[in-house]
Amino acid sequence: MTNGERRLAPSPGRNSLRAKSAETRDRIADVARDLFNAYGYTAVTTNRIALACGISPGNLYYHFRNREDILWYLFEGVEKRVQALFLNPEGLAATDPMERLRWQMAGAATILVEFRFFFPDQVAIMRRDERVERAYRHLQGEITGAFGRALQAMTGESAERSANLSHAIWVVATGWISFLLVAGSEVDTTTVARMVDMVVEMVTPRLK
Amino acid sequence: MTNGERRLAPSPGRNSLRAKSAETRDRIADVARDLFNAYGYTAVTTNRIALACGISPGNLYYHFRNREDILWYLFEGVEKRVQALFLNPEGLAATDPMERLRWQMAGAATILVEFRFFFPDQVAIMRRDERVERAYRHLQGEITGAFGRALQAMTGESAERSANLSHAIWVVATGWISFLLVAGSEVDTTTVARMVDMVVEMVTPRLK
DNA sequence: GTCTATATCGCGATAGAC
DNA sequence: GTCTATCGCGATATAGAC
Repeated sequence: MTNGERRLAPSPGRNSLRAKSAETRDRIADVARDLFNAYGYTAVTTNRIALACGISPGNLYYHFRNREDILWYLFEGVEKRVQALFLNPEGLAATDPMERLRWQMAGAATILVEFRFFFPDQVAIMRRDERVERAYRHLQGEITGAFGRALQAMTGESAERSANLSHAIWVVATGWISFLLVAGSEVDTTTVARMVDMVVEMVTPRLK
Repeated sequence: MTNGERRLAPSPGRNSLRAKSAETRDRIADVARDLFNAYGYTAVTTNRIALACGISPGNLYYHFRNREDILWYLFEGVEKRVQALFLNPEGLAATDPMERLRWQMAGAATILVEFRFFFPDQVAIMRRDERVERAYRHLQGEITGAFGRALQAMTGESAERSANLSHAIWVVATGWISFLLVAGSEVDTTTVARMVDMVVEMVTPRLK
């Protein structure tokens, strides 16, 4: 969870009484994430984050070079969690395929809620930050690829059809937040969980 | 296509030699749409639109009150086309259900390409403009509702499952552009057409 | 109907005191 | 590590001449 080795100023040393810098840095990231979730990434300025943190804008810029750096810090955490969920065949191979699918989508739903700001703005975010663009593009390809092969094993369909299904499921999962926001629904664990059923119903009739 | 009764200044009269105002207004809207498609709605400023039109920023504000008004003008056109595609049972009832589905999704693909700026930014756009928020929310509910009933007739499944499928297809269609942009693919008629196959493959195994 | 000029605003980011 | 003060920029929008 703490990928705090990405600091700009020299570390005060791990044996100092309180690693206060890391605390402030993490608090900024947490508050920023909450604001992003509430108002959308593009609408939240560094000034607003600083205000909500109870610190000055100048201080925020001591801890992060800019807003993109805050996002990158958050993104790295998401990336690891998504990969752990979908790129870990040995730890999950034993369980029933549909059980595994359900478990994976439920895990994805949790991440979706926690970082719900990201997905409705994914394209706008990508356009502003090359690091995120590369990393997210890679992640999307990596996950849909692995997921497509798993689906092919489950359905026995062609690689092309399995890829189509994998892509459709990825789009449903990442687009579900937008649908809820457009519909005016709450975005919480209950409403996001509907996505899990939708995906299960997409796969079930195609099992071999 | 021309819903040009939305003017701010008094009309020069329809019997004037050239309705030059409407021409400029439509040219602004066309150029704006192209820029939105190329760079994303939020990234395109009124200054840039004016520059690309070869007119002054002040002149742009003579024809449209602000950028949201340009969007609204474009949105109304999309709305009508989507409704014609999905809320016209009598004109299409005779054809085979799967033929109709394919025809509808192909039509949707055309609209998607033509207004491809809208869907990746739908949430951000909605948050900035109440008119679009209300209209798009209504449109989403209207189309997914009608489409869900059509699917229920085709599959014989429960209303709940049909609604899930309808919502999933809506999310796939509206989210497909984002997927392509994240993947780094071109967004054109060929790549967007893949979405039609994906949707057909979602429905086919569930026909009664 | 179109232009030029400009007012206003707020954001991102930095400098330098403490 | 945190603050205050501020610069520079660019965007929206308006005023008034032509």
